[in-house]
Amino acid sequence: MDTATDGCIQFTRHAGDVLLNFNCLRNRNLLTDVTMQVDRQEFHAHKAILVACSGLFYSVFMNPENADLKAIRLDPKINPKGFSILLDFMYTSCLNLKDSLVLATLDAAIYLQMEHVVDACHRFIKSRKLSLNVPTEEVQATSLLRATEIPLRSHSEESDFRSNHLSNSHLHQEHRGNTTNVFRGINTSGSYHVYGDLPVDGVKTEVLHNINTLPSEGSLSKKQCLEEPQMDIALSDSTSITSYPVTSRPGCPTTIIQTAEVHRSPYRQEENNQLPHTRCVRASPGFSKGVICSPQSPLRSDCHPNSPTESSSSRNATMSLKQPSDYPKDSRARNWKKYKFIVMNQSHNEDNKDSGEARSLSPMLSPCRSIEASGDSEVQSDEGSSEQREDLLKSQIVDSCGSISHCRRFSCSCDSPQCMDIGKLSPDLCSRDGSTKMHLECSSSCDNTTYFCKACDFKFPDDDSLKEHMAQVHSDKPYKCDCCQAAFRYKGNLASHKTVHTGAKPYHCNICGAQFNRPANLKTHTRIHSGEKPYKCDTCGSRFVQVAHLRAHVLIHTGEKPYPCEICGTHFRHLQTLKSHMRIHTGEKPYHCEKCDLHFRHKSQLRLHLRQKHGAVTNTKAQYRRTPTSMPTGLMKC
DNA sequence: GCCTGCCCCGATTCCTTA
DNA sequence: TAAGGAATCGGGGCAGGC
Repeated sequence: MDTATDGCIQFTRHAGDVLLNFNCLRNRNLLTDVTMQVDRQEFHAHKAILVACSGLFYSVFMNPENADLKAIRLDPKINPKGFSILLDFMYTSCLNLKDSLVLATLDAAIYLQMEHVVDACHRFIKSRKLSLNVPTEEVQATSLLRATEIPLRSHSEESDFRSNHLSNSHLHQEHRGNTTNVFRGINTSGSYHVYGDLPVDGVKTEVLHNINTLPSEGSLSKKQCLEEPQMDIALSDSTSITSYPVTSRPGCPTTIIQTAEVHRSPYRQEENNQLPHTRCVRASPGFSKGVICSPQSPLRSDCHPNSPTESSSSRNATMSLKQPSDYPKDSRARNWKKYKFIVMNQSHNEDNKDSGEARSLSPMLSPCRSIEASGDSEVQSDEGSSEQREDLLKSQIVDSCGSISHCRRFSCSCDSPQCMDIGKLSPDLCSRDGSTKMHLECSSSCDNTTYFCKACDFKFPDDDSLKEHMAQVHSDKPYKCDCCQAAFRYKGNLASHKTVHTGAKPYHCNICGAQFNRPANLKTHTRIHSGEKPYKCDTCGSRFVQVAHLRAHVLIHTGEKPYPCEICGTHFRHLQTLKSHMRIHTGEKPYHCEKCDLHFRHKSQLRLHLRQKHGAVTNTKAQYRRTPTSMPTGLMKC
């Protein structure tokens, strides 16, 4: 967490995690809702991400007429590799620029109206001392000149243009050079960067912007307007085609002109059509672009996202694509990995084999399949260690352990190639049913009608018999209490357990006389007297006797409140706070003053009441210990 | 014996309401 | 503004897992 102001808690990791999640979904072609063809390559993506990152896609997909658009073809002049870099950037926040592809990337970025990427490409080019054919200042001057010459088009005119585009070809000419859609919806704090007409080596500058749908049969038909700076959009049913003027691209006979209102989508301009058309054109020193700003430029409003902006650190960082393995590996990250594994993991085999199957299969509904497939899947390659994998596996089992059948498959240690790998991890994972170390049914390669103990090879007719055998002969918890039959895996736990049924507390504090049933607890206790606080908060320097206290403390800095109230949705940082809060919903007031027959929901309330009304000195726990009942019928002592 | 999670306590602060 | 309610957070102890 970076800030916590006025109750707004910002989780800095959240956005990254969400994006990472989206990228995983994209890589597995899950929930992608649009297919883009660039040249001969197809890319799957989520419209939401595209809209959030690209002004061009914003213009396309925010059009209600394109609500069902599922496949589009981009300008074939766009380099697929450059587009791929941009698509990766959308999903990773990392722009992987290469000398050999930077121009292609720049071209694609301009085409997609990703201004900050264009900016980054320019800096990259400058840093690598790559030269452009035309001095940028010259380009800028040309752009600015055009900008001042191009009249503004009202929203209604644009609407008319769009609606009549197909039938009124002259409007194409009218729009020639008018890039009213350029950077629409992209705003960077009220200023606009104009990347005008930079002839790029290796990129043909002929204006040809096509976005066509992919015909359902898979063969691509292309609609082209060779002269007009426009893109064509054909809906998938090929019955409705809408065209838009598009952004200027290298070589386009147009440049960019923007006013205050063009921050917005053309489909929202009616909300803001009273906004005065103010325009300020000025040169941007030291860079090959013009800056057109509007003093009344609204902030990015409505639902339109900000154009992805580099972080300050990224500007100084090496431009390299950050891999998932680079993400933090702290405990919280491990939790995230568990989630990611459970929810999203599917083997790349599935990806490779049949994407349709991957779509149809829900990982959550097929935990066994997910786990089995994980042997060579993302978790292993991406997350790496077997420890992490085991953690994930454990969490999977814990989550699904309500059904033993889930656990059986994970516990299977047969030689089947499908489950052999998992079988190595299975022991001890499922102690609830005592079925670990059993050779149980697994997927198709095993005989799921036979139950036999792998430890002694005894066969049993059913699962219950096998479990009974395991409990009696091969129990994972061989240490049993003579009094209550409680079983423990470790001898020490049994010993501790016995001290609790006997009540024996043989370990005494030499200072205060406190008694404990374990030396470890006594050791922790002695820190109170010694003042030893070995656990330090790295953020504020506070020190704690117990690490658990430190963990609870750091939540203050991270802003995390992991305990939500399922009734009202309020989140709390501490479980105890949630429990106290729940009394509001249950009506429970367990703290009772017998003298005045008042009930209190919180102990501190009773304590304060006792002090103020009865003059009680309540400095011992026994005086106001909570009643065991949950309803306000407690027997609190005043 | 250590680690860890959980439970609970108690002082304090913050918020709401009359 | 005072009173009451609610939330915060440091702290101590217990007990299972390893």
